Amino acid sequence: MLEGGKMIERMHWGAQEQGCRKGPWTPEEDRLLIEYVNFHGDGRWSSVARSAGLNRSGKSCRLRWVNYLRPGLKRGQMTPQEEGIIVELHALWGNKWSTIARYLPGRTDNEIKNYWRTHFKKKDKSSKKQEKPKAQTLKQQQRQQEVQPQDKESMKRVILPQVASHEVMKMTGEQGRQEVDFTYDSMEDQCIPNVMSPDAASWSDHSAVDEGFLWSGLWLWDQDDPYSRMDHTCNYDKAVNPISDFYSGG
DNA sequence: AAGGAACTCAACCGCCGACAA
DNA sequence: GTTGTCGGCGGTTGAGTTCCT
Repeated sequence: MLEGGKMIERMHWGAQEQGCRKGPWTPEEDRLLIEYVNFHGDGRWSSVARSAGLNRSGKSCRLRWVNYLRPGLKRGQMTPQEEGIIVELHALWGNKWSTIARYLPGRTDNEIKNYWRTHFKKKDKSSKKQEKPKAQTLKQQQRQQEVQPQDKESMKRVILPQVASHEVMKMTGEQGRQEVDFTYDSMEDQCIPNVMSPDAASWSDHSAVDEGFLWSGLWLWDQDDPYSRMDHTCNYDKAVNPISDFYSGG
């Protein structure tokens, strides 16, 4: 299978990649890709590569779009809240970066992966080694501690809506964001987003707790970000239930 | 100021699963 | 059932940048 698999791999991606450009994307390539995707939509990456006049592999196009060009991507520092979510979900799932990324609108799996490697692996390493840290490392750690939430309550508020029922999956957020709940339609295996006012006491209305569906989760959903909204609609078509996945060994 | 170490992040690679022919 | 194609995922790399001595 290894040979066969690799052969197939080489044939389909490799055939495209023959003579394909590699390395950093130029603004011109970005422009071509954006124009093409805006007009035709994403998917069918091999044909995107061909039709858009890009001398790139389909894979490369997909990656560039997903990780960099896609609208709605957040740039810049991870917030303490996001960091908390990453920690929480990584504890649950391990290196399931794409799954974790679904809970962080505007962040890509690649970004989260990189973030984890640089911030948490490093911490892990230094805590294991206990060697006399260099001044640089110390400073870095201090910086990291600065972003750690001082207020555990606020952290809790953000990270752990501890319990959701099988009917409702909570999305909760802070100023400028919108509280949203998802009604889980077990017949359709879908989550349907409902918008509610932040003070809605109706959260507690959904108290029918089914242990099999208990899970902690958080979405920060930027109101101003139509794409992230769309993204959620897509992602939660097949909603992931961390706890049930966890218990089912998935 | 210079050199080297450490860090960041975009991009690539290899593998796997889904799906269609 | 087999084969080929494609999309997606996680791991890794390496160039550029920042920081420290």
